[in-house]
Amino acid sequence: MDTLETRELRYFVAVAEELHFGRAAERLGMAQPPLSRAIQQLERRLGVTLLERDRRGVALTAAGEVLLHEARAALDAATAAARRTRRAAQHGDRLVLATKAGASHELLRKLLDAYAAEPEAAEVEVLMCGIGEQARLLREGRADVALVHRPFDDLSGFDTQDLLTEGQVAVMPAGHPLAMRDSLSMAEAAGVPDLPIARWPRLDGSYPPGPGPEVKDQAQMAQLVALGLALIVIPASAYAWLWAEHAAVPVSDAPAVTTTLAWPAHSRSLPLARLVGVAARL
Amino acid sequence: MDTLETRELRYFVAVAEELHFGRAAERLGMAQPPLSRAIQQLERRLGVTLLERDRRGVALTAAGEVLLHEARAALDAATAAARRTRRAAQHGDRLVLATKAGASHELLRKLLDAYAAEPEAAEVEVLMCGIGEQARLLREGRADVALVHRPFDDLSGFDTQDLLTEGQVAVMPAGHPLAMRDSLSMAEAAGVPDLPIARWPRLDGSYPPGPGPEVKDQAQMAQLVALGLALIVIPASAYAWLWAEHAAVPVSDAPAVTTTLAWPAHSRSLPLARLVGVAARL
DNA sequence: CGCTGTCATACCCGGCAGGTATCACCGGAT
DNA sequence: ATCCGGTGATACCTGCCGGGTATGACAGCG
Repeated sequence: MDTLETRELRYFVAVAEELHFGRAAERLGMAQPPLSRAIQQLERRLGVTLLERDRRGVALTAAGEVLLHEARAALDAATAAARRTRRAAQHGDRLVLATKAGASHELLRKLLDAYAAEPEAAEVEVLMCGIGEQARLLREGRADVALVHRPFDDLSGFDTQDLLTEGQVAVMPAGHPLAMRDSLSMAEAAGVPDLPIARWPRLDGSYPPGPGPEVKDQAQMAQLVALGLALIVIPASAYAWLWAEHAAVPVSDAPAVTTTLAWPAHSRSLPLARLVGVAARL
Repeated sequence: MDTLETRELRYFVAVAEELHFGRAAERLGMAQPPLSRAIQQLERRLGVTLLERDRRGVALTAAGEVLLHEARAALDAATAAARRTRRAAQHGDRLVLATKAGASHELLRKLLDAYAAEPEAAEVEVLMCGIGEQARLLREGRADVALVHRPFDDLSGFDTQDLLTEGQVAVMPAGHPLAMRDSLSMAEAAGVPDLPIARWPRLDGSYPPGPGPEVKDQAQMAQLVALGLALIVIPASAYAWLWAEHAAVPVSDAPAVTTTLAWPAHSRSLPLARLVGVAARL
């Protein structure tokens, strides 16, 4: 039938996230009454009740929950369309590659060198971003391709090309008794009484429960470990940034980590295809 | 910056597909001048030339090409949002499963039975569709999940769960000399002088080149083979519809075919998760 | 029993989407 | 050469609808 306007979707997402017409209107830079009316119109057009107005606040219905997810995806697609079009016009074939700070230096170096050696290689701009942000950058059209790590990052909706699979190591102060061992189990790593495992933020930004300190980048981690305050379990290649005060011991039963190239599924860019081809031959 | 309106995207896609403002306007049910103006505004907002107006018709620029793809994806997402929301409101937890006519009867039967045996199983509506249409149904929000076949169908952008991998067989008239063989190679199957291989439409609806007749469904195929006019190579499980006049011989080096469950990557429906869980344990 | 905070209603206004008429331009037939 | 048909662009007008302000209805609460 009729396709929803992005304006309607934007309005609905704001209300669904705030669960409050006044605040949502403020966030949208408009007055509350037109927003109320717009949502009513949306509900009439869909023939669906999206919000339960229960004096004192608003709640999403099941259908509203569905629309919230779908609307976010549709809005991402629309903004990505604009961004990718602008980028295509301004920088022609340039590729933007998103990567986590501090991960897989050597692999990325190899990939970029191999790609640069290709005939007709496009410029590649490397975009450093925070942990777990690559997916958002891809979805919003800010990047063309990203270096991600399974099983940590969310790859749904992307095409992928695996590059390298590796085990994980436990990093601890060099002098620690366990540092002599050839390998550890997760249970052993988690059971060290004076060295709790440091905790990374999850995809949504919250931290898993546990006794260890909360960290948000590798510098913090390195510091904590060197000080003898925590132990960490990370992919073996992240080894590169270790200091003299650190020791690394393989953890035999930790899940393997795969470094993967990911890009939007429907992408048709020729330079991207070339980069993926190079990656596949690494 | 500012996010594109679906109206603008709709207009642009119409013009980009027709490469003709007049026809595009007609298709959109409006007059030509406002459409011209809308496209100009879109170009100004993006700061990008999308169309090369070369008296006598219109051509897409490289950036226009990019926007055409992105806009289609965004429009699909928007219409899918509307449809899925309506479905969620009307039929609650019902699942719509899209499948090719005539493929994988038994496997589907097993899957549906196993799912129905689950506690709190939702209703499942099976939607038969033409060859290669499943992806479109999923993208447009008409179906929640689809039974597809790798490597034939386009799975980009979907999450998947493989169900079954099988070889392919050559189907020919029962009396043919080759029908006695235990297995064939592709070269042998293709080289039978009096039995050219029938040709299927590709994803875009065109046919690959070759001497064999063009077919578009299994009934036509069965008929052609029984009449001794063609030979076909199909997944072993499609065997089910063979007539007495047919013989099937495994083709040793044909690519293996995997029957796979596919669904939109960002889907969060509980009944779907259950169905996938059941499928994984099959 | 007002007071406060919520969302909905009533009413008005201005901008912009869309329509009609027309222009500018080019290619080709005569 | 010249007119004609068909292209997209321009000019101008109009009505609708998106948005603003003022206010109402209603519930919880001190």
